[in-house]
Amino acid sequence: MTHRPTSQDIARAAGVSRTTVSLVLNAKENTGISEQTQARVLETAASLGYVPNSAARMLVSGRSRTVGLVLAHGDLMSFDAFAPPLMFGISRVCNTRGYKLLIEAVEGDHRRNSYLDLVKSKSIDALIVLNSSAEDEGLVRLIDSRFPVILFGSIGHPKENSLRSGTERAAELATEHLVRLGHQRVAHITYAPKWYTGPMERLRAFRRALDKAKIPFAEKLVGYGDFSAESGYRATREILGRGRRFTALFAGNDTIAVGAMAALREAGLSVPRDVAVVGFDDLPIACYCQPTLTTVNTNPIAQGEQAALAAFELLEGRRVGTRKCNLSLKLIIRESCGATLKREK
Amino acid sequence: MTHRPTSQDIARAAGVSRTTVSLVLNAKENTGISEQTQARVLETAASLGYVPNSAARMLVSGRSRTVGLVLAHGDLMSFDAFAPPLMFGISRVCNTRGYKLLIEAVEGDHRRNSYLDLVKSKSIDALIVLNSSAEDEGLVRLIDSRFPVILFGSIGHPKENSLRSGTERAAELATEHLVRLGHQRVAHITYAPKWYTGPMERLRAFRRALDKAKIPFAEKLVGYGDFSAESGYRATREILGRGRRFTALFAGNDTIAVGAMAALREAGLSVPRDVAVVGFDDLPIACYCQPTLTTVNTNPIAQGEQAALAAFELLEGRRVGTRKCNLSLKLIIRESCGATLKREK
DNA sequence: CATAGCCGCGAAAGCGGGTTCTATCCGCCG
DNA sequence: CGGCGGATAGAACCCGCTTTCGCGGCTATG
Repeated sequence: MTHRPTSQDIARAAGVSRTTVSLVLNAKENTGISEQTQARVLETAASLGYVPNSAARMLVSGRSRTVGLVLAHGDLMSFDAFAPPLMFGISRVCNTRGYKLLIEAVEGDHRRNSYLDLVKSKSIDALIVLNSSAEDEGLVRLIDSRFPVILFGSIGHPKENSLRSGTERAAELATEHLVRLGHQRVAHITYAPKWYTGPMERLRAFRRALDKAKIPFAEKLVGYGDFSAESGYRATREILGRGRRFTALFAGNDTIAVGAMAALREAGLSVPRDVAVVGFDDLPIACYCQPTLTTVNTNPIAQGEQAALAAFELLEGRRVGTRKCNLSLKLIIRESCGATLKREK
Repeated sequence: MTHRPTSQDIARAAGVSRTTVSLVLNAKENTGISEQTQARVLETAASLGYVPNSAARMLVSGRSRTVGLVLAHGDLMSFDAFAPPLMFGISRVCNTRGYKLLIEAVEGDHRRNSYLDLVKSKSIDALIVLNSSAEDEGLVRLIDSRFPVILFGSIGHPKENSLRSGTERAAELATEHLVRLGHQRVAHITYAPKWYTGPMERLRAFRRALDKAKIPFAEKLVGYGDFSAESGYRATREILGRGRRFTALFAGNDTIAVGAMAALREAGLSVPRDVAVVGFDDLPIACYCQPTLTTVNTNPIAQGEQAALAAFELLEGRRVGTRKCNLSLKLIIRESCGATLKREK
């Protein structure tokens, strides 16, 4: 028989009732079922390879034991390199709790927020959104309805539950590092378009750091990327084309930094001698770039884990609010910022 | 009322029976339901924002309308950069068919093949496995049981359904390219450990290309990576440490190539002047590396799409067998192989 | 006009498991 | 010997949907 055993089968095989099977397998307390019977049921279930039918369970319990993850991406080939480790972090926590992870990849244009259907069809119990935008109406309505949603980065909704990675502070650190190295004209390229909150927060942090150092902020030295290295390359060329010179660049993330460095190289500028570059995220490849990339380690796996944990808190009925991730955001100084270069002098 | 409407609600609102609602919404043929009634039902369903409860549907139909994707990864931070675009390709096809995508990230050690439970609990209708290994007993049993499984790369199982990306041929092309440039001592670093079939196929292709050119294959010039740039770096140092000189390196993938180039640089070797490097996959960052990376474009999105399509064929009862992906695998010649360099001479 | 045929639709039976609630069996105590 | 309580069996209902069966009412035909 190719059919999976049902709880009825287990009951028959163990010589008990279906009720007993259910009570034992769900580890209900105070049901007064003898140790012996419990052991027998568990044993039979294991030997028959019994796994409860998830659909039946979902139907009766109203919960799907599944977490949804929304990953937005721009063009065909532009992914946020930050996403995979984040996903693994989430996945790991979900697994320990017996939850599944459903991925919803939304392509830039199709603002079809298909993930709303996942909620309506009760396919997921909670949602984690990587690149959230306040302009996403469906998302706003979802949060209004008090469905458990964890956002990476606030969208300023009163009922939202979001995780601040504390990257604003780290972005300040990165900028301050460049300033401390003596740079007065610093450019910035965001890692995503204006309608995402994350890159804009980072831009504001960049600006704050300049303000603190009494360095005027120049709109001309800001470019807008779209996750990909290619967009970093394009944005850099655009800034260069504006004719306003700069001696340092804070890239919104490492992928952007890689594209930017290629554009600088192509323009005959040496990194870090002519332009110092700092990235963000500390991607695994950052230390193998040429020159090796000074960046901020944001520990995406830990962020994923904390997002998942926050989601479970929501599921347990606790509020999360706008919470700060508990991360040790460290500036990793390598070659691209020129700090090591100066020392050599 | 915060409750989602059920088919009963739709039936009431439209003044028909639940049966009619079900038949209309599932677009059954030959049920003889008047156009008018159909329109009314559809309209009511839309206006009430009705989405069928997935659990109930799964339970009664026995199908989950969900595809599982198994992603293996090694260490904490080592992901196959190939995975994200592949995932998006799969996701896209799934979405057009109304299927969901469930991710199962397996960490190297824990060979717990937890995805078997997904099958047993009927949470997924089909499974796609990225990094498959013939030593995965659970996987072999799953294939034996004729559950719809699509493998990336054959594991030599008689009943398997797998997709050959045709990368063996492309790997030969890449190697031949190096040979044609005059290299006699060519090294290779696999992108994953020996127990995965993909990297081993690539290694064999590498060897075949050498054989064709009558160049002896040297075990000493082969290193084993583990998805990450860091592993490419380590493997390269290891090969260098063996003292056997080489003038060209075919890296198992671009990430490995990046790590390898860093190791070569560190050893005082210039790429491509001292060592020519060719990568694999044409990651988006390949053309922004320093030097820009000669590589093979493997179109991972298309591979994902074709894998998903193959999975749907299995679901429709058709056999897939070991099929070759329909891809245009192009060698992208950039700086790292030195082909452009030679021309300059 | 009667009977056959057909169309549109309602009633009802599950799908598998969670959650009562009552019935039963047993040993044991008063 | 009646009663009591612990341990479980068993029946019943529910979750929301798909699907089969067959009922009424209608049209076609002899």
